[in-house]
Formats: sequence, structure tokens, C-alpha cells
Amino acid sequence: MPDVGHNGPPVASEQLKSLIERLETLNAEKAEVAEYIKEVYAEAKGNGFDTKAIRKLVALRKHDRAKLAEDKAILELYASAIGCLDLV
Amino acid sequence: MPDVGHNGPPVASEQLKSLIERLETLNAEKAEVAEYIKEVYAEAKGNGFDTKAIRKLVALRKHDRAKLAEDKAILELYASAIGCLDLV
Amino acid sequence: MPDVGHNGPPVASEQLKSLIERLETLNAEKAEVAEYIKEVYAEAKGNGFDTKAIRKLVALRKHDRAKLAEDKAILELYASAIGCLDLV
Amino acid sequence: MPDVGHNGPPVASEQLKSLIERLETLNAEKAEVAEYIKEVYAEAKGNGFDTKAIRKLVALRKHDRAKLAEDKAILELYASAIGCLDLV
DNA sequence: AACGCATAAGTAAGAC
DNA sequence: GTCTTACTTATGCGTT
Repeated sequence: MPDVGHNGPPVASEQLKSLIERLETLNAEKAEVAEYIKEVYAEAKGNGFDTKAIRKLVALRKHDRAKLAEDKAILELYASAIGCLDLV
Repeated sequence: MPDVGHNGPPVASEQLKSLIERLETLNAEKAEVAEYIKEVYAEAKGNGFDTKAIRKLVALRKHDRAKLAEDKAILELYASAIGCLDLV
Repeated sequence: MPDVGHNGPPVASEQLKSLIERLETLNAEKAEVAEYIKEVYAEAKGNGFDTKAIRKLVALRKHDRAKLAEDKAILELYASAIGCLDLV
Repeated sequence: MPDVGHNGPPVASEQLKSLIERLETLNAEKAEVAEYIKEVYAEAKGNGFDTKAIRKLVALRKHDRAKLAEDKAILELYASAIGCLDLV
């Protein structure tokens, strides 16, 4: 009979611990990827590229893609609105 | 006979293209990890946890770690300032 | 006879102008203070101090103060979570 | 005769203390001005202005003296170098 | 004069 | 839906 004498439910405590660990692992992964990105920019700079321009370029391409997705979404919305989704 | 008739060095163009691709891959990975993090918070909320408190806790632990690293850094800075880095 | 023939409300234009002026004045003040800070660091360097170490020290003291506030915040968060805010 | 028996020069310690104090005072002033700036933006928002647009406007006026055309030119150079659109 | 750092601006997400 | 808070990006600054 475990956990006798505790005030709170032990399962919640375990769950919380697990959540924190998962979050910190994921945060570490994210930081690691960010580090890789910095390294790529450093390499670019080492090869004589203008990193500021590259950053701008990457951002522009990202926004372009987002816009494409948006256009596609609204297109499908229109299409569904007139009951001919299959044509898209 | 490659590159005849081009004005700029093609190798730079290839390098740039490669850099862009690597950066976009890494950015996609980062976004994916961020998505996982959101899912964990959603799960936590689904299990009745206070996500605000969890966020605070995670941030606090992160800041604690940062502070430790900072303290260590200033210690080394002081140590080097008095020419006895080996004592650290 | 003011404002006859204008399309937009002139009051908004006046307000906007005032806002911009105030913001630019405040920005100038901020830049001025930043300039003083630079001068203090220059003086420190002139007296043989390691400005990097001083910057680190100042930042550290600032972070310490921030951490105290943060600890207090999470304490209150926990307290409210268990319904006893008055005890804090 | 003060300071007999100390290893380091006490005057440096005093100087350092003074420097730190002056820096922290100036930093506080800077933070205060920053706070005022935030308040002005809050007031602007309260009066129905788009703060993002105002920030942009202020930034533009501040950097009107800069050479944005140069950045634009190098961007276009890179874009044309990789036939930008083909990658999309 | 280029590099890294540190602050500041802008953006996106989450809470109330 | 508004509002703040956290994160990301960008610019400028000091240093080497």
C-alpha cells in the first residue's frame, strides 16, 4: 500500500515530474537546433557571404510559402463554398 | 565545359543554394520541436495541470541554470584578472 | 475656418503628431542616458578597470534582483494554487 | 592612516564601488525612460492608434539617414544569383 | 575593420 | 477579444 501518509495524490506529482522532464528535453533539443543554425550562418560568413542578406532571403521565402499556403486554403474554402472541392 | 558564359562565379551560387536549403531544413526541425512542446502543454492542461505554473517553473529552472553558468563565468573572469586561473 | 476640404479628422492627425514628438523626445533622452553610461565605462577603462568584468558584475546584480522578484512570483503562484494566498 | 593591512589598493575598491553605483543609477534612469515610452504607446493604443504602425514610423524617421538601398541591392543580387523563385 | 555580444525591436502565443 | 508575456530576430557597440 504505497503513499500512505501523503496529503496529495502521488500520481499527480509523478505526472508533473514527467511533464517537466519532457519539456526540458524538448527545450534542449530546440536550443540545439538553434545552435546548428548559428553554426551554418557562421560558416556562411566564413565563406564571405553577407549573413544579414541570407537571413532576409530565408525569411522572405518562408513568408512566400506561408502566403502560398494561405492562398491555397482560401481557394479550398471558396471551392467548398460552391460545393466543388474535388476540382481543386 | 561548365560555366562558360556566366558572369558570376557559379560555385558561390551553389554554395548559397546549399546554405539556404540547410537553413530551411533546420528551421523546419525547430518548428517541429516547438510543435511538440505545445502538445505537451496541451496534454498537461488536459490532465488538469495549471500550465501557467508549469511554464513559470520551467522558466525558473532555466534561469537558475543560467545563473549558475553566469556565476561561474564571473568567477573565471575575476580569476583571470588576478592571474590565477588555475585555482578555479 | 479650419479643416474644410480635408478627408480625415484633423484631430487624429494632431494627436499623432504629438505622439511622435513625445516618443522622439523620450528616445533622445534614452540615447543621452546611454551616452552617459558609455562615458562611465570609458572612464573606468581609463582608470585601468576591466570593463568586461564590470559589465558582467552589473548584469549579475541585475539578474539577482530579477531572480528575487521571480521567486516571489512563483511563491505567490503556488500559494494561490493551493488557495492560501493570505499566508504569503 | 587608513587601510593599513589590506592586500589590495583600497582606492581601487572605492572607485569600483562608485562606478557600479553610477552605472546602476544610470541604468535605472534608462529603464524609467523606457517605461515612459511604453506608457505613451499604451496611451496611443487607448486612443485607437495602431502602435505597430507608429513604431514603424518612428523607426523610419530615425533611420531615414541610412542607406537602405544598399541592402536592397545586395538582396536582389543574391536572389538573381540563385534564380530564387525556382527553389520554391 | 571584422567579429561577437548585448541590447532593442518585432512577432507570436497564451491568459483573462 | 484584448492584453500581456515570452521568444525570435536585428541592429548597434565595443573589442581585437
